[in-house]
Amino acid sequence: MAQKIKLSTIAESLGLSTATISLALRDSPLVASDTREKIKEQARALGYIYNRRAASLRTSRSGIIGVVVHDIMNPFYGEILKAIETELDRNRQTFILSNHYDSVEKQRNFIETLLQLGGDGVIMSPAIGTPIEDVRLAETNGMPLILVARSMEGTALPTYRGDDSYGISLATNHLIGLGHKTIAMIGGTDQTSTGRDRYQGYVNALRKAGIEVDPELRIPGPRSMQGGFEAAVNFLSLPQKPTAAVCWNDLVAIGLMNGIARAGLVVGQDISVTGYDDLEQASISVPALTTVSNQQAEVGRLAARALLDRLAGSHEPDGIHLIKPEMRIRQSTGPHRPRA
Amino acid sequence: MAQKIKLSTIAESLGLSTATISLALRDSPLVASDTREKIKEQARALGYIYNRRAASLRTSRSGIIGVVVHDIMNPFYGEILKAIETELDRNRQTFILSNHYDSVEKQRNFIETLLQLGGDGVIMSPAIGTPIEDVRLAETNGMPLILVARSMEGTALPTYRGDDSYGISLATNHLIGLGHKTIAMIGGTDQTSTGRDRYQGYVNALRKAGIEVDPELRIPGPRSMQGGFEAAVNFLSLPQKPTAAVCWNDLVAIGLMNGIARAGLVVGQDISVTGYDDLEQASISVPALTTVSNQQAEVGRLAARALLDRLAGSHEPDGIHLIKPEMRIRQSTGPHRPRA
DNA sequence: TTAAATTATTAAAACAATTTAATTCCGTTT
DNA sequence: AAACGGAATTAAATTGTTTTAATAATTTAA
Repeated sequence: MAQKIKLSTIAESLGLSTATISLALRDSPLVASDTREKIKEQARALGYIYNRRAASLRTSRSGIIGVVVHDIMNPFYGEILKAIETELDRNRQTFILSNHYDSVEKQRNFIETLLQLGGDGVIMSPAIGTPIEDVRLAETNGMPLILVARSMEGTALPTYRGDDSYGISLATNHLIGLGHKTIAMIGGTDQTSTGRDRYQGYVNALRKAGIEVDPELRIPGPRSMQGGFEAAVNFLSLPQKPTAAVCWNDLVAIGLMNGIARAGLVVGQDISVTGYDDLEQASISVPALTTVSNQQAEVGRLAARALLDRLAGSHEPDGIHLIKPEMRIRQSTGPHRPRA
Repeated sequence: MAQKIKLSTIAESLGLSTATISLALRDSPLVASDTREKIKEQARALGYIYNRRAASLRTSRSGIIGVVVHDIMNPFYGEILKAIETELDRNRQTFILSNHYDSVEKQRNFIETLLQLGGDGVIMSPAIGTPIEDVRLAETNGMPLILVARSMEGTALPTYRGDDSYGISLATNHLIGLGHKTIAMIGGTDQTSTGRDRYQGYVNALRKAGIEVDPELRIPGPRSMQGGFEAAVNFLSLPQKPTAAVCWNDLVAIGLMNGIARAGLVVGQDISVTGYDDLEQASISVPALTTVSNQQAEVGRLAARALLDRLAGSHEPDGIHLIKPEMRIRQSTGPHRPRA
């Protein structure tokens, strides 16, 4: 491997100084345009590669943005990430991605690594139990932070997420409108802000319709397809014989539908099921899933925009920005029929 | 925000030199152990953050490893990535992730960015049509490269992937063994090495069983659930009336099963379907999917190991390492029954 | 007590860019 | 011919760490 090409290599080969080369490559008006072209041409010819770490050592801007979420394999986050990726790409920022799997420690490691690399900012969906110090760590070191999909109590950080309470109440109202009275809520946790909001939306909708809330109809569990699948047994054997289920998300709903189908019941007739998120898969499941679009693309886009704006100096007010979800009615829900 | 804490800040506060501080924090035996402890304590107290770009400017090691695949939202890659993540984490490497969506340009941008950041190595699943120059770009700049999941003709790069030809022949043989004679192959492309290998495995198995290969039974298409779902219409209206389908992967298979179910036929009885990959979802689909485990976790782990070994100086021989897939028989396949 | 050996610390030179203030080189103007 | 002004270029300082060779301090051996 030939020796590294750096500014000084180009400078020597053209009989100029490194200052000129640097200025020229950065399109500074200080250098004459024909010199600039000559320099750019030579840089190309020699296969020059810009050394970002040297540059950022001087400028203290790295062009790196960190993104950390619970699990990138979860399509809900996947869709948010895709939107973030698009927005950051467009502004030629490099992004470093990580899962925290709700481990506060893994999340802190990530923040530390990012600080070491001189990251310009972070977008995160905070792990359950994230201590304020970890957020401060980023802030006191000059790394702005935006929250996405989940919020954190006790901070005024800019946050972008769906209006979960409203969204779940949409789904619950839809079922109530179809005549269902015994409606379970399947999957998820009550340990996150999202969890509490979703449960609240469910409770509110029932109360408003004059239906008593039965805590036994709340079956928490993993937010995965597997989780929904396994919840089916419990769900079907509840003494209250629910005729409908509001699921934490589409994955749980699809898992639950599969579990119900395995038990020989027909979703959309015997049992109504709603999802949440409106993943791509929701429209092609069997039966097609009635769900709530959480506007992932919009949430991700806004979060990325907010960070970019902040880096550019403009300071939109902090606080929680709720994106309004929308109902998507398909075949997994139908009019109430009493269970045998 | 207080001014930045750097080595010299600590040095001054303790009346030592930056050399000693650096050595101590790096656990060098050159510095006395009580001094070392004092220094570490002070670093902690002051909230010192190690500046990796300054360090790597000097050492030319960044601890950054790039990983680029077609689409991280595809669970097949997701499972590979998870294995890579685990292995790299364990060796405290930071990894930068990107999709290329089979855009050669996006992939090259990624390689360039990584070079600019001083990346130590790349693991990639090359985009369709990747030119050798792009690979050379990495190599001539001293950034070793490992291929995963897909190979590239005309290079001797270390490659880790499943034995696709063998894997598909397993699935095809399974169907032949159940008495099926008209077997379609659904989804995917013939433009990648993987694609050609998989088709070859299918052809080989049929030939060996003395079944004529009918090119009309090959329905290429997107490698997604949506793709499988949409292929169902074509599949069901083929004049040859196939009774079984070998699918490109589990996503296509699940999509196809959903499409077939929508048409009122029963998968596992009227039509047999096999998948490929053995994703988590395969075991909980309805019916549970007969598929071939592509050993994603193993593939990812080996690829990461190979890169780490290379970075550590040991040089395992180049070339393609094929990981043997395994059959997983479930309910989506059953004995042949002629179609009405 | 001194020389030699060992241990602990540090000076200073990299690493590759950016950037400000200074300098050089022109052509104009007086 | 000298003075001036503007444009193009550059010298040199700066960024924060690593590392080698040198120095200082301490212990051991003679």
